[in-house]
Amino acid sequence: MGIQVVERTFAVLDALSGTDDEIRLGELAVRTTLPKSTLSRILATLTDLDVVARGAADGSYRLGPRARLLAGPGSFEEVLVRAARPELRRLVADLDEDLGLGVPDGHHVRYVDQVRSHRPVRIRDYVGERMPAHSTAAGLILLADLDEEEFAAYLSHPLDAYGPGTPIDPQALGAAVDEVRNTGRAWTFEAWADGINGAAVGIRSATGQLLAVINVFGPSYRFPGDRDRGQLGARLAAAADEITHRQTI
Amino acid sequence: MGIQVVERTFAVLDALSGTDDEIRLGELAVRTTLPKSTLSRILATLTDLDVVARGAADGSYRLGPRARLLAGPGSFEEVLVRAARPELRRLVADLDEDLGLGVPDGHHVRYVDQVRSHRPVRIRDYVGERMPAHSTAAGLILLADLDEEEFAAYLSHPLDAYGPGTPIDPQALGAAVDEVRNTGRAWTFEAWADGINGAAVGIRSATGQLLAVINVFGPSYRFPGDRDRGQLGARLAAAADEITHRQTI
DNA sequence: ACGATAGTTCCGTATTGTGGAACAGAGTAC
DNA sequence: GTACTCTGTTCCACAATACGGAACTATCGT
Repeated sequence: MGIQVVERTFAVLDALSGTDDEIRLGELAVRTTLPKSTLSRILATLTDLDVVARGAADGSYRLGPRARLLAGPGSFEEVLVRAARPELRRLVADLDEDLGLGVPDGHHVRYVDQVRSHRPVRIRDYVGERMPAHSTAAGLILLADLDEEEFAAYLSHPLDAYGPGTPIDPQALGAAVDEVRNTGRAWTFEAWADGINGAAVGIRSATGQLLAVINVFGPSYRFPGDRDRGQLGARLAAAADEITHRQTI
Repeated sequence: MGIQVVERTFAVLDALSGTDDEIRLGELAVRTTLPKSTLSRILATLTDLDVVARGAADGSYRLGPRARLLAGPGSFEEVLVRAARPELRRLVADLDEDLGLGVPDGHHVRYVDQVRSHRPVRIRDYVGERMPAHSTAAGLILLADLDEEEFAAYLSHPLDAYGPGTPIDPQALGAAVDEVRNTGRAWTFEAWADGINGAAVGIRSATGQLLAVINVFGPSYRFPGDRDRGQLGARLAAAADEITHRQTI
């Protein structure tokens, strides 16, 4: 496809990102499936370039200062929020319900923006908070994006209940995730809290990578209410596509 | 030296960073001194990986979402750096020594900004790096903020030496931390490296939570030199208070 | 229609990156 | 003290990947 060693380099950087922990070379070899000699050579080059830094322990690595410099003006989330906001506002105007913008954060979903409807009965502000993936609609989208091994790792942790509708049975969660994989949409009914339902779709890059999630929430007595779920899902997907389009052109 | 095409790849990414503008291939060829066919191939791979994105005009490129994902979520830090920078610059102008802005990062302190004095003899760039708390002045501020249990947990790890003055004896470290608790200031003498001394104070939110640390460092032969430590500490504390005030948390 | 310029693709070549083997160092068990 | 295991690093013969100039395509100005 492209330049092999450049693809490998970013696979290594991916393995190092998403955590501030130091990762040992052997663990990186497992995560990237590269021979240790190959990995050692790539890491040596990246260390010389300050993209990667040696950790405190021998043979351990982490992202270096130059990786951060690549982020440029504004964090990823600020750029995402700026790109998504206009479309999220239109969506709120259409649906007249609150919605949040979530990003993956380990086994959690973290909300980086929230757009409010004009309704007097609202969902409180969740920006900055992280919820376990199985407890929100946005989180189900993230879980559906995991491969089998990653999903099994998620299931190895206890599935705590957060609301009466939280899927705490691994098989129930697996079924819910399968449905998300099939339909591209996630629905929750009092999974996070009493009286709150949710719907979500993923926002992807032009090459299909999951970047963020649109999550609509509302009180159970009116959301989704008698709305046509197919139409609602299609509207969310259209908004997500529009955000994808805006980001990569 | 390292892997040629990896070095070239980061030269390309450097040429694209620092701006939201789209840059044409010909201009990138000039900036990187690479042949256009080589450049085109590297850019094609980076575009496939979402590290780079095609611009609106043919043949123009800009950093893509994945470059930003490498930087990780850092919006708190960027807000902090923006808020602190003017006051840190004034402080550097007053003291004529380099200083860093550190944040807690597990049992480490991570430097998120560095402001340079005009001195020809300087301390190297530590932005993005994490040091064990007991090895820097900023870290002693963090340790002083821990409760007894947390501090005992820190002591359960080996206290490695990083410089001739690193407190590696648990009792010596405990005494140093007690002094920080009493005075609100931390002083180190060659704790991190040969020939480097440090002084630090914490930046707190309006409710008293420790957010970050101002850490001045300088070569031992001139810092703190014959400065009055009481006055120096008071100046650092005043700067920290000013930053707290500006944040209006 | 023609020329200039920019960006893309092609393809023969050789230089570069590969990865298994060998090595060095550290930690552990006896 | 010795032997063994494990981890990370270095070496080096070799294969194949990346190279870059040439050729090509598209666009624009005259």
